[in-house]
Amino acid sequence: MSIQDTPSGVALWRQVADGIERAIADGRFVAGEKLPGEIEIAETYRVNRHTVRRALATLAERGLVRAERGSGTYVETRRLAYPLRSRTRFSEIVGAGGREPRGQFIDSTQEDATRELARELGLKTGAPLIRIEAVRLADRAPICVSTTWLSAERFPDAAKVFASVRSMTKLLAHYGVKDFRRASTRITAAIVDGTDAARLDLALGRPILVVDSTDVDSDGTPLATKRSRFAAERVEFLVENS
Amino acid sequence: MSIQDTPSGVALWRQVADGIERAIADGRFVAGEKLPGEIEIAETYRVNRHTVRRALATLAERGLVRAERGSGTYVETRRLAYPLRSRTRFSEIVGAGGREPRGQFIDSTQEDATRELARELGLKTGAPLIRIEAVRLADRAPICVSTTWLSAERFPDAAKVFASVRSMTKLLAHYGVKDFRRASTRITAAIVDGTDAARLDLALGRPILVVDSTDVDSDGTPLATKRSRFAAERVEFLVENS
DNA sequence: TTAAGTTGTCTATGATACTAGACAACTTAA
DNA sequence: TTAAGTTGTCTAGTATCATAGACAACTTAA
Repeated sequence: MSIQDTPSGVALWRQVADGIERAIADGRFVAGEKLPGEIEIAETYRVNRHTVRRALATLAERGLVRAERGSGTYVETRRLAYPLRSRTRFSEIVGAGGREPRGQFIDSTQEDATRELARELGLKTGAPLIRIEAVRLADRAPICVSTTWLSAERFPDAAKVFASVRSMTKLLAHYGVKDFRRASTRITAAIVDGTDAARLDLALGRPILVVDSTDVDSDGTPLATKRSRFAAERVEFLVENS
Repeated sequence: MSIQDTPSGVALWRQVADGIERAIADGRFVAGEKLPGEIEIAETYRVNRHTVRRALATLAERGLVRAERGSGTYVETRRLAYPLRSRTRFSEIVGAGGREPRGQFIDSTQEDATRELARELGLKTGAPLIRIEAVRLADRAPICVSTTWLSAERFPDAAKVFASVRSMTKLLAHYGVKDFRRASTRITAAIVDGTDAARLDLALGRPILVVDSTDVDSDGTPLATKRSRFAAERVEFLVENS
């Protein structure tokens, strides 16, 4: 016993957990920031590393921090407020919260349009489509993974372009689309599958928000349709009642 | 674990101790009042009796409660304010604090006056004296043990009278003394000896306030002289600066 | 004097907390 | 590719926490 030699009746790991939580609440650690390593924390509290791990485990369980193996433990961001408007951009929403938006390209394939996809995009069934898988993050926290379909004829090499700009807004701008808006949005919920769980750094069995949406240009011409899966515990959708 | 099944990091004995301390602070137990028995406390907190004892031990160490073997555990009174005036009566001081004054006769002997005692009482050295040992309490808490010497000639059978009235004021009244006042007061401090420790229910090594005083009647004639030993942790003397 | 009720002390057992060390698995930057 | 630094997992030993039961020592009231 190092902090107090007279037994206080409060477990060491609890004192450490409270200390870290207080540090976060006081802003000594900003959301998304990396905490000191477990060894360093153990030294500052003069306590065993396992005791620190116990403390961090409880904080992680409560969603205050998130451990990434090999990298570090990060202050979990509060739930991202995601307003559902016709002209919202992911980067703007994240930036408005004082966090840094990031995009990660996963992979892309070419495939033929099903009847549903064709209807959404105003194409004929069987038309060639480019399918792009991507993850979007706020700071270090994965927010959503999305599958986007675009017309392969109108946006040739779209996959290559996206891989470099990692932003749908920039991709469209690359093809001369100066403005676009959300035409339709459908929201459901589901349980994450194994693939998305890995991409979202989410535990199996956790809920996700599934959003099907289509973007159109100023003339109303469909540009892209996509299905996004949001980690429900990291985001909350705001519906504007105007 | 009964209070919480998810480990809270706070020991059960600590939770019980906090609960009891809060009950005292909220006035659910008044100073001097007897707490429920250890078994009953254990049942209300759904905890083992030994756990309750651990909790009570810490409270006792801090002076909030006091255990009396065979009797019970009592809420320790705050320090008794003891104004040092020429006309103070123990019963009045204690009663002013909303507590019940008590007196316990211990024993008495007859002995000859030493030079010091004779001088204090205005008698000749070797004059017969009655020596009375008594304890005075506020509610259940022993406040002081005192040794009183009176002239055996002026107060015959004083011991027997005191044993029945258990009050110096009433004893003097029994002999026709309607009024008296404090003539002199000397205060020192010491460490309690074994005999007084037992009488004051005080741990060995604890400090006591030693007060030598002499009472005189309205004519200035010495009536009694005594040496009182106060449990320092239960009393504080107030000196009036008038 | 007796009986009931109280606190004090002892032994014993299992669960939890804490420390210690080692190594695996992974990430990051050089 | 390598090396350093990170989190994850395992074993092991010691101390504290909590429970359980029994009995002693003492007080109080009948």
